[in-house]
Amino acid sequence: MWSNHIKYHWPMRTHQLVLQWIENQLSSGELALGGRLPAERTLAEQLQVSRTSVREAIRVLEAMGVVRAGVGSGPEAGTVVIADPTAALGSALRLHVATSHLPVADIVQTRILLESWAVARARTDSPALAEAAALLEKMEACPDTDEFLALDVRFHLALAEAAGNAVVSAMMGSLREAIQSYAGKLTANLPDWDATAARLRAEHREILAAIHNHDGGTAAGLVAAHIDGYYKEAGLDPKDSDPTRH
Amino acid sequence: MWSNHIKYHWPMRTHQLVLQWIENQLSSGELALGGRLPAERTLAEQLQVSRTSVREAIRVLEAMGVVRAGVGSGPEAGTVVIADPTAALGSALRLHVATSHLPVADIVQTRILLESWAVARARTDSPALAEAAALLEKMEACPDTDEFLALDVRFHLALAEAAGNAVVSAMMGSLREAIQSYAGKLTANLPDWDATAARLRAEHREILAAIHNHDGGTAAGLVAAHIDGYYKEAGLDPKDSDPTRH
DNA sequence: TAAAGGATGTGGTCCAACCACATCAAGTAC
DNA sequence: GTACTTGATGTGGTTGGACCACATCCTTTA
Repeated sequence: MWSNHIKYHWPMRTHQLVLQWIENQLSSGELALGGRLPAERTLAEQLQVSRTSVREAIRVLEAMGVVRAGVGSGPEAGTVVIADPTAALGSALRLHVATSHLPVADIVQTRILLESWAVARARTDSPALAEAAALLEKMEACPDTDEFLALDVRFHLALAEAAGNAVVSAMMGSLREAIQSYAGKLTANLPDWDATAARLRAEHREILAAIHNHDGGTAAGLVAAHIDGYYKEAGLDPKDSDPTRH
Repeated sequence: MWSNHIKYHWPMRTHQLVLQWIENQLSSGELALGGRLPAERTLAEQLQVSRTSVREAIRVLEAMGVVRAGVGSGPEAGTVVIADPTAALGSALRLHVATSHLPVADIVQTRILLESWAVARARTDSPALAEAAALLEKMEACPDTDEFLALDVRFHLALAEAAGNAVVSAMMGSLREAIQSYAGKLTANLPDWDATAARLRAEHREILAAIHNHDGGTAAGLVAAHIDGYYKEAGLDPKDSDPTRH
């Protein structure tokens, strides 16, 4: 149900009714990935609400990574269903970090626990692992910091994907995205980027080797230390990040 | 950065500029939890945009669990900053489940891994654990299924809180919320609710006992089996849910 | 002094107008 | 018949105005 965060009053607001209608269309399969919603004006007429309310609902769905809007006519026009949970989760987390409600240290700790779990589960026959290896090659040859970091993001996401859980992959991406601006500041803090980059590369190789050796325990430990070490070196003291302590 | 999901065109849309402004206010501390945004009309004037664009931005922030809106005047009026990441994450996940992009089985598996991690980390001196115990008492005396399930939600959330990671707690809540409608159907599938409830209660007691005995490993195993068993009994075959396999 | 009415400021909803865009169809010229 | 130009069409994007309901506060009246 759509939370309107209104105290005392219970009735659904108009844009929420629209959201509800659209969600029902998705749940029932009437609307699917790649499919197109009715035009705003048409939908407003159908649902007997104003176009403004329809637009408000669509703004929400855009932020949730469920639709994208396109002007003009033709295949790119109108409101089309997409699948981008990472953007949605990332925006939500980022905003709650901005309000200081969710601590950055908790974001990092969560990322470590999820990624450790994922590498322990990575399937050696997954295409994502082949991609990870290719990305590692690119990183070896990469002198540019920003490009290196972009490849690093993709490397880690590929590792998450190899575990075959789409929710964990989406969350992994969102956690990293939520503290992207912090990451930039942290990189600037690093005393010796070249030494760090060399270390990161070596650690990536070790993680990948452990996965290929079917040694999930070692892979998990390595990835935890890898992430932990990066943030520590950059000056952020993450919470106790050993994912296997129990 | 706010994704507009528009292909080819790069400029920020007006409501996104408003979102950016508000996010900056939050990041800088000018706006904090419990604080009030300028009135819509005022903000529209300040930012030199139309009130409609301001409202669109606020709709997004509401869905992200960052603000709530109130009519009238007085302390409850206007747009106030709140902290409800669970609602935001839950809505996002729910929509992506609705599009079939995120499989329910992955949601359940993720919940198991997070909750196992949390109970292994639960601090025995956390007030949340005392609350969990109190909730358990209430569940013992509870004959009503819906009320039992509501208490069950709170019990599990209390366990998550005892680990002291706000991100994990928010995710835990959102994962459960995302498949709430499934849960209702699953409960209806159960062959013998009374037997199931009795089993759940017993398992809750064992989990709590393991936590108090500082036996995180056992607690994690128990909670995984507990959640796994529930969904299996109800007819959903979750993915391999052993959180400690590596 | 207490109650009623009006003012004020807030968000909620609707409407109309206009814009930019991306195609498609019809008309014209070669 | 083909290629180019122009206008039409349907799409989302933005603005501004009108009116409503609500929640208080202030002023007037009894």
